[in-house]
Amino acid sequence: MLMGVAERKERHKEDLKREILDAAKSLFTEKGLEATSIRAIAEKIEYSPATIYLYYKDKNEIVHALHSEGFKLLVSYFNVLNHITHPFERLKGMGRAYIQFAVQNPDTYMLIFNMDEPLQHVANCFEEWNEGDRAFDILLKTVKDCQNHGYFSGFVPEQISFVIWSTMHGLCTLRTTGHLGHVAVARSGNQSLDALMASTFETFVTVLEKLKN
Amino acid sequence: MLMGVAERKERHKEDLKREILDAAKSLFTEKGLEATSIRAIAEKIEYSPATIYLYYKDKNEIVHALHSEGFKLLVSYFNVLNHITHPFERLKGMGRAYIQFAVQNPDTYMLIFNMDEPLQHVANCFEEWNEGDRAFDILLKTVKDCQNHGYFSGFVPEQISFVIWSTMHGLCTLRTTGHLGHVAVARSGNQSLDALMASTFETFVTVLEKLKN
DNA sequence: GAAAATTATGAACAGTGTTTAGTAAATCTT
DNA sequence: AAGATTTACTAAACACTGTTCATAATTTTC
Repeated sequence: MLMGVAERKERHKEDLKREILDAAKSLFTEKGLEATSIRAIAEKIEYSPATIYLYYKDKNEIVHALHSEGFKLLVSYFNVLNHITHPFERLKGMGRAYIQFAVQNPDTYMLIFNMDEPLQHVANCFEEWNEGDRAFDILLKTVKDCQNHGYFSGFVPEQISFVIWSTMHGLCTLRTTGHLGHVAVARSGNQSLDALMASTFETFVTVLEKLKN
Repeated sequence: MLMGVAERKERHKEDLKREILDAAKSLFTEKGLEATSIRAIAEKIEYSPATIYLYYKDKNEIVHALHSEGFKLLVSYFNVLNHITHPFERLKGMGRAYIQFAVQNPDTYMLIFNMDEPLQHVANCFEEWNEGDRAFDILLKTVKDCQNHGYFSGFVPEQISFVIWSTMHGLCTLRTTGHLGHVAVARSGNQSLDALMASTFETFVTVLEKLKN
């Protein structure tokens, strides 16, 4: 077999994997994870359902691939903050980026953080949530930088990091599930959900700022 | 038909609804929500699958019923705190109770707060999350009481409440999904997950206490 | 007892993820 | 170019799922 042919076929194989993933992602975000079938994905890319199993072992493996891509997307939201030198400003930027990611990609957010199906999958192959590990390391490092600038004095950086992560994750999850909207409707006037999230976040930032000196 | 007979049959009907619910709950917590079938529930109570549909319209209605019971259980965790007169102590107690509920009933916790299937169901019949509304009202009232004792001065009570809710919910969700455990393993020595949650919570309480006077 | 009303079910429908045996096509060898 | 071989694909089936409906069994009423 010629070398160029092998490459072309390999490329075609990668293309089809992409097509499957794109179709799956589109259907997942449209109809939800459980509600989209392999048959629907197959129909969208105009192949037989069985063909999909030549490129992905499982439906789980497809979900897993999307999970992986979602994480890379989240990291890309953080990467625009590298130029911010002041650590607390960078921390604030991370919070805003995290919220923005969750608001703009609610399905991906739930897929990454709150779906239990891929979790068992992730529990088996550890490599995956090392990405989550690295993300936490970035947060932890930023918190320590903040401490060098007088913030969070007297606190254990790991614990402050856990509190921050919890608050951001809770806020984003409550928004994505709709609970925040439900409870907020009557209580916070007629400001939009996004405005409510923003003001809640700003309040949290104010709380954190009180820990300075 | 005799009156006593009608009552007996009515009681039997209620009994069977309970049996179905208990079997469903047991299977859900054991195998997960999506992985337990109507047929499995039917087999567990030794009835035909079709019989279940005489007592519950849907699988969704069963989930919904469990959702409702889960909320009542959460409220029962809060009810033991009524005797605490100091509002901030009561607030701390609520946090601890919330954590305890999530740790002791992880499936119910995810069912109530982070499952998207019953959410659409809930979105249609509004009565349900009024329970969530009332829970938030209790939190809001407690926060206001705290403000009357010098806590959270200068803050909007609704926003402080949202921050508190987010933090607690985020912490419990991260724990239940396993993310907290995964990230914590390497980072926080060999203290148990429960200890880690407790210390994170205490750190959060310390942060809130800094907002006093 | 017979008639009426209730309660339970077997069988079927349309859907799911997944596997396998077999076909069609592209490639390599001669 | 022709035949052999590897590759790419698919139709059909399997064992499931939630759900419905005609039918059967049981219980209540008369």
